Amino acid sequence: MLRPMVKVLPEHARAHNRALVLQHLFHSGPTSRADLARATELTRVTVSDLVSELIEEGLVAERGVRAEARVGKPATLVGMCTEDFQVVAIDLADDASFRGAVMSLVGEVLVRRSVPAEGRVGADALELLAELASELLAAATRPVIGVGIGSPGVVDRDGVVVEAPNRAWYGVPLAEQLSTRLGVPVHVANDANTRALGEYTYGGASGEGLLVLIVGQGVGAGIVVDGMLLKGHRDAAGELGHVTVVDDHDRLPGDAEAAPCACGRRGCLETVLSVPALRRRIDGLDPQDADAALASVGRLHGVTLAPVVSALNLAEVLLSGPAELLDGPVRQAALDTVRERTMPAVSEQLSLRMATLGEDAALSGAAVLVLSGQLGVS
Amino acid sequence: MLRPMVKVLPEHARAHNRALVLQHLFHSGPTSRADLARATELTRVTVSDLVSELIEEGLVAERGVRAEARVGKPATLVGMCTEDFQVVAIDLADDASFRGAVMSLVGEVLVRRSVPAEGRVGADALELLAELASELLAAATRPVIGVGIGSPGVVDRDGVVVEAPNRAWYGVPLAEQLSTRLGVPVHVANDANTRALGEYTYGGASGEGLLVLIVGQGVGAGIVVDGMLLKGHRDAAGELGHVTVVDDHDRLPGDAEAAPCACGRRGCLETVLSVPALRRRIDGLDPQDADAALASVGRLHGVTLAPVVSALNLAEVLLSGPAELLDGPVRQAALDTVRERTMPAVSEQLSLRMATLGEDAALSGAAVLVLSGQLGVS
DNA sequence: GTTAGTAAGGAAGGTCTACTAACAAACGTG
DNA sequence: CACGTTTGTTAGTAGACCTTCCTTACTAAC
Repeated sequence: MLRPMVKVLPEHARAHNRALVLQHLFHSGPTSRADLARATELTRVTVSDLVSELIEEGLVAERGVRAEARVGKPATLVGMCTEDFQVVAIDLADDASFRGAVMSLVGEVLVRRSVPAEGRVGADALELLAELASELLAAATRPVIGVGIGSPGVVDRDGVVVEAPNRAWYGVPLAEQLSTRLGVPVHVANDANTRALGEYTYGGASGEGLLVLIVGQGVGAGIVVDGMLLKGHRDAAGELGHVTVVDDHDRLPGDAEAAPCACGRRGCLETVLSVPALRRRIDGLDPQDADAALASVGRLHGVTLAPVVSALNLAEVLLSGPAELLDGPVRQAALDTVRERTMPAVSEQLSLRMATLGEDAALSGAAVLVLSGQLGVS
Repeated sequence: MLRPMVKVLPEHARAHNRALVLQHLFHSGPTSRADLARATELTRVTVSDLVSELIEEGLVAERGVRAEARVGKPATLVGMCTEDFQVVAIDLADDASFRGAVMSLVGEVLVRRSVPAEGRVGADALELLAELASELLAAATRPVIGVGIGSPGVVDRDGVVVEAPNRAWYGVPLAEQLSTRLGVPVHVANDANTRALGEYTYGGASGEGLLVLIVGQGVGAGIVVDGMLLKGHRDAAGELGHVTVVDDHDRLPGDAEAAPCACGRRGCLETVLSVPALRRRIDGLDPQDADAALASVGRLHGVTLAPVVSALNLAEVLLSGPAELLDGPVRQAALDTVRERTMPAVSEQLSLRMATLGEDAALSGAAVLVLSGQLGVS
């Protein structure tokens, strides 16, 4: 709707239908051609044609006949060759080190590698990244479909890092440069968006209104609405970390004033909800006081979340970060606060829970980036 | 991306390209086939084919040769027949009356009709609506492409009014029923979304991150991000009116406690920012005090807006409602507050201004609903 | 006035896509 | 064992866009 800016050719339609078939195989496992036809609403003939194309490319293979005895000719199952290809995923969210992995198409980590960043920035950091990627490519035991990278900062649709202050990258065409150098497709996205993708695909989140809040050194979010990852006007959607949540009358118990933030202002969400801020706040407190302190942070978070949940009519909010800090008073207070501050029609259907993927969410997400970009699967 | 759930056929591609041509003609006026080909990146042959199809349907006509003298064969311009068709638009936002109009395809009101609602609800209200629509259809002087309706409440993709308490409509398939009865296509959407569409198409809003806040009896919003109108999990996106903005320490000057809201809770945005609430607040105050009171409401609004603007990376926020109430301290305070409470990268590019379409925004939007639904133009 | 170059629009033919129709193979069921 | 059912394939058709070539009609330059 609204802006069909580019032409569509029949071959695009075919690519779409091809992705549709692959998508079904990816999520539902081996399926007969006839069942695929029913699922996609294409004809058996068309599905057969698409499948044989996929088989020729080696992405799909026949998996023998279906075991269950039914009336009619037994169906030959076809399934995606998830074992025959691998993906390289890299997570740049951590300031201290670059983490990467060779992953299977079903999201398992096969080889893990990480290198200390040692404060390298600019071209230097890019060199380190390229080396890590090369190493991982070499470590792969199967053909690699592509490299997926979750980077902090603002990343545009073409994989250009518009700005990532931590690495001093400004307008770096990361995807293009690495792709040329490595000889495989490279996909780059914001790390929060990447994690949201991961939760969506491997974490079982519904996707019809999903916000994944990443709590780490800072705070960020990835948002999936109407089945689409939101990018925003300047590709900066989800930047919730620097919304002011603490002001003169909303100070937290024990704080004399709103804490200064790395962004130069005061009272940002990041100053209370980031992992360092949370740890600092409960440091040395007895359990009861710690819980109260965490709950007060949760309330602030809920206040910020309420307008967003209402505006987007979200179904799920996931917290991704250390469970010992988040999955308790913080989460409960946030949920209670959102429920208090939004209309029942919105809040009743809202689920606010911990993300199901743990540490490796970012890697999974980076892998999904590749699957989505190269195969149209997610 | 992410969820290509349905198959795409070559004929869908053609429909898309057809809409592309029409879209260009709608926005840029008469154009030569060759220029259309360059704009759409289709070949001249294909464009010629599409244009001749459109000409046969009477939607497009040749408009003589281009005036300017250039090298080569002079171009024959083709233009959309905006004069030969009309649209019926109806606005149900007002509790007291149903307002409707016959409109041209360029958004001019040609005939205006309104009927008192007289508190009619349920099937009774539907009957009144059908009569109004029939009357307007009869009043049209050209063939009517369709009927567009902006209704309060939650409306789903198929034009079913899921719930509209004011009219006691619950699960009413408005579009389907009226379409059968009137014999023309009917499109229904939430009134706030409709207005957002209107501002987007006729108001010159950019569409890459647009929120239109409707301030009337209540408060609602329509949101366009990444060139798409947000629907939300349960088609309730934009319901900002019932987010709590007033709490214990955020009371407005002069108020003893947060005001009760029609939704049963207290301190909703609607209790301070709706037209009645604003009027009540400044009633009897001298200008200076009134400005201060309005500014304090604007601040509350800004606090609510800041997380939404950040999360969605919005480019434009439009206020639609009485300018004498909104276009002053309210708007200024809201903008200042959003700027204070969001990171510069987000707020610097934000424009918060009054909507350009006035009273008739809802009607224009309803017309766009039809153009968009029937012709793929918006 | 004539010739060359340029641009618009149309006609013919080719390729690609998905569909319908018809069929052979392989299996339960009565 | 004949029959109906389901699967997957083959052959033919309709639609959609493309490339190529042609005519028409104009400007620019000699």
